[in-house]
Amino acid sequence: MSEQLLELLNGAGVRLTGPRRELAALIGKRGGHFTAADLIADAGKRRLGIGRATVFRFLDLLTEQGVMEHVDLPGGRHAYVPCEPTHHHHLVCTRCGSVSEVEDCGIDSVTAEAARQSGFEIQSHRLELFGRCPKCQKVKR
Amino acid sequence: MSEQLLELLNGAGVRLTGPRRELAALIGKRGGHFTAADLIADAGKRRLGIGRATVFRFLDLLTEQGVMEHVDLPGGRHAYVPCEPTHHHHLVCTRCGSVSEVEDCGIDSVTAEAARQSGFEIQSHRLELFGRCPKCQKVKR
DNA sequence: TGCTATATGAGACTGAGTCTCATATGTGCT
DNA sequence: AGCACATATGAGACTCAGTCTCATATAGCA
Repeated sequence: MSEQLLELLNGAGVRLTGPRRELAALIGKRGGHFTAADLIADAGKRRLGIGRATVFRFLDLLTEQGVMEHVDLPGGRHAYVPCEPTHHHHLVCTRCGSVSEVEDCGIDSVTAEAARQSGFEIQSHRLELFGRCPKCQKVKR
Repeated sequence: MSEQLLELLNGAGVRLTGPRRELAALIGKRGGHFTAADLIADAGKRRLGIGRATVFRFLDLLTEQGVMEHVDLPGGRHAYVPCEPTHHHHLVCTRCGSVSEVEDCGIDSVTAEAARQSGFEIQSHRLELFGRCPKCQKVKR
């Protein structure tokens, strides 16, 4: 994971600096989604001396490259989710917070219908789905 | 608009206080979407002496009643949008910021497909569409 | 009119993210 | 390998949105 990240960044004409390598590794280790505060805490724990600004800059960088997304969880919390740089949507488990990706599956007809109704020219959309992941469905409420 | 708001609140077992009447009037005047800061500034301009906390509490109240929604605009900005308390989605103009509502139009098949792909049990979703409203389409870039 | 649950204002506080600027360091070139 | 310089970094101040606390005020009922 972190190798892929670094490779991608290298290809994008971005410098592979120490802090970026370390952050890529930390993100790789986390696997799932996390908040900026989590990542900053991770870096802090290891006394890597990485500044907040650097963390946010790195997250922005990944977002620009399309391998990171900023998702709003229900309840107003924010999380960063590493993901494939293709068009897709997120499925967020409201119990454990895990995030899955689903491929585009017919939403174009929905946006087309919305455009027809409203007269808008639609440029982009954001769809987030909330529910319970297979694991959490097995847990009794 | 503001009368409807007040009536609704009254029906919900909520006190109709002075600050709430004033805020309802300000929201009615704005018509479209606005940020919390806008509303606080409006109240401040008139020296109504309404505190920040009261504004946020009122917005929460309206959100609970389903007549207000919190939308994330592209670019990370947040806005509050007065709306009908029925299921719908927002269309946000990325140029002028105006917001339209579209009724549910076939997204259930999308969520069903996503559920099938992922095994999630989907409870809710959020769809936001971004583009150019009819007015702004006429303006050359 | 009086009582009491509910709402309010002021301002401190939090969390997330941005900005600035002096310093450090990858990277391409030789 | 060594250099030059564009790019990245760290520290911390700052902003913005929203929350919390608590003493005080008030709507709405009896």
